[in-house]
Amino acid sequence: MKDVAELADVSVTTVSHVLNKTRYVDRSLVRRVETAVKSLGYQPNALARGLRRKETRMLGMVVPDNSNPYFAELARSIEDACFECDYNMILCNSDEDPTKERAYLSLLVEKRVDGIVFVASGNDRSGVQAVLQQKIPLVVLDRELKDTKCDSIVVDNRAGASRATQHLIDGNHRRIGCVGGPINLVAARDRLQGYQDAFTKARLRVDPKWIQPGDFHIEGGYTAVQRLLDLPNPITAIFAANDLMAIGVLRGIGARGLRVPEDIAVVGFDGISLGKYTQPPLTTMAQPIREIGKLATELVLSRVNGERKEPRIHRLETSLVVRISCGTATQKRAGAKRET
Amino acid sequence: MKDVAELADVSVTTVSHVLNKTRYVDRSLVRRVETAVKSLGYQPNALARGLRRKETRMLGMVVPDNSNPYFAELARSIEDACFECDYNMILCNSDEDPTKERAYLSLLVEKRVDGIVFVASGNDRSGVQAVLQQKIPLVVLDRELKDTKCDSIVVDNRAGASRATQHLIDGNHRRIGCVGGPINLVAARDRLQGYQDAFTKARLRVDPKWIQPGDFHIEGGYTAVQRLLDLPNPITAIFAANDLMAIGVLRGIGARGLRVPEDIAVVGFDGISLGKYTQPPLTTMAQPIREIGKLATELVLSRVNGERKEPRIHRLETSLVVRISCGTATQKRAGAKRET
DNA sequence: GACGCTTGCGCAATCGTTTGCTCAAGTTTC
DNA sequence: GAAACTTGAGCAAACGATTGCGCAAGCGTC
Repeated sequence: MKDVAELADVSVTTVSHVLNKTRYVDRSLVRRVETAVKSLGYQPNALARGLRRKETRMLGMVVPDNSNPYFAELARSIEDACFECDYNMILCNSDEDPTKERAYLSLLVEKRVDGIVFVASGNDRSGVQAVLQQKIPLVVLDRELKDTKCDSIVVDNRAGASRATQHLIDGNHRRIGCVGGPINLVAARDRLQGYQDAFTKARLRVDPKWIQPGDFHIEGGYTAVQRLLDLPNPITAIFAANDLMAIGVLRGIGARGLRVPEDIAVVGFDGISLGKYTQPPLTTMAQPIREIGKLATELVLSRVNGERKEPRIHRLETSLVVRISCGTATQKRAGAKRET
Repeated sequence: MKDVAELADVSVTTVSHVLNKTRYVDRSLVRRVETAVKSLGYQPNALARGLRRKETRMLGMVVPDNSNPYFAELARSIEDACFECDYNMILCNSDEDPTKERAYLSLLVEKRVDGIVFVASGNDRSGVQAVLQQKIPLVVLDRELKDTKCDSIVVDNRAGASRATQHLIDGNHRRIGCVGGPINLVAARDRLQGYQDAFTKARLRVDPKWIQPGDFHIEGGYTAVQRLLDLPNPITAIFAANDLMAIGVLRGIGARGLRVPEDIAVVGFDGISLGKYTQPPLTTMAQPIREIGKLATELVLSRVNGERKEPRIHRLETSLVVRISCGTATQKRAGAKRET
């Protein structure tokens, strides 16, 4: 920048003002500066600027694993929203490891990101507290941290799971298995609860053996479905607490030589885009992934810009996407989208 | 930091040296500094440090779309390698748009990342040139930029595609369709060439109608396979130039009521982890994704640390992963891994 | 006891920007 | 024509770390 100033024969102050259009500068000087910038191939140093301005135009995002399609799509939507606002996104994979989580949060604070989008995996709150203490805006996704003063965005897991299960019941299924998620996650517990709600509402009973624990990964769905298929009085449908496990379920059923939906109906949860092309296409309770990303970014950036609203929990609705795997695609249901 | 120094009653110099262990400091002072750091909740400012040290411990990565499983896994492997070395990764989605590519590269330069891992989508070289001109280490993935002085990592697409096709020929298929990628990508052209090589080597002819253009996305595979299935003299096997299209192919075949591998055999390319759980599991020519990520990071960081070797093209081998979709899983082949 | 070495620490410059303050020149106003 | 504004631009002090250099005290040597 000093070089630019020298070449254009003006002060660095003027160069700065020209670059930022932050005060009036004579046209001829502007031109001189601009040609100097071009000829030197000058690019401003964001570090120095950030140091002075106390902003970095970077957001941190920490997810358990960005190669999980759900988080991949979430990260993508956040990154898009960042790009819109000339922000960059630092991506961190926590592997659901509280130690890594804390390490990353601390690193992000050191890097002085303007805000953080955090998909918490465990129950550890110390890392988040440390961030908030530094007055860095943070929004938690997929999880409500009680007694913690920060925004969070969640979907109505319980209602969604209930409606998904309801859909199977409406399809005349009575013995419906559930492949649940890790019980330490509220999201998983809520979805399990929703599954049970649907039975209660329909005045049906659920056999505890129908409920199989999973891990929110494909493998978990694959192994869990084996146990369900081994049941003496086998189930006729399965609600998987997320799409990844649903994919494992589909594969597990296929490996047994059974067919979906003729032999077993399957419904998932999340609405990852891959579900459109599973074999058969997956009926699922979709989360509004792009909206979540957009809202998260807006929330963080509004606080970056001085917003002082009381933090709150934003609860979004899910929507049923009916495809083939549930076997009721021909049946019309209010509020459910059908896809080809 | 000034506060810490004051509280510990030492100079900022000493605080700095204690924090970085960069010179001997008396034990009692060290303790005073450490307690001061704790009690103030002090976290160093990476901006200031970076400004002075001229390093940010951040790498930039630009990919076409991080929700594409292949890039997701690639990004993941790079991020892992970064974490190992206490680096952070800024993730950018170019959408294969040269304008966005340039915008991101320029932003990364401004942010003064220490290095860049770049998955080029088009042929645009101006952005890369600008980066190299600023002496920022950059490694290009998946693509060799001719006459450009930077490292690149590619797999042997042609040989890989040839072996994949060969595998189908060995399975007694003679009429094998090919769902190719966007012809502006060398990777796509090479794989197409490899497909043809296999025929030449087997002294067979390939009917031009068997070759259908695709887009490296699921949809492209889905629509391309329709055209192949409509052929008057239908094909019995398909080589898809990447796994995503192979998934579309599987679904397209399924939608027709045909079965894989009984009616049509399918082989993909990339080795994304999802392939293990498609219906049926996908035989594929796998890229060593994790090695690519590791090597890319090593290459970049070695140059960050002053390495001055002549840039070169690193060519990695692919490996055939035989699963169910090719219909020859029972057949033993040298050099091919079989999975359960 | 003077000299030189070693040891342990602080001073102050520096990294590359932004920005409050100042100031000269030009323009009104009365 | 002098006082009071206005206008356009530069000076220099931050921002928060790192680091070359220097200094004082302690110690050994002759």
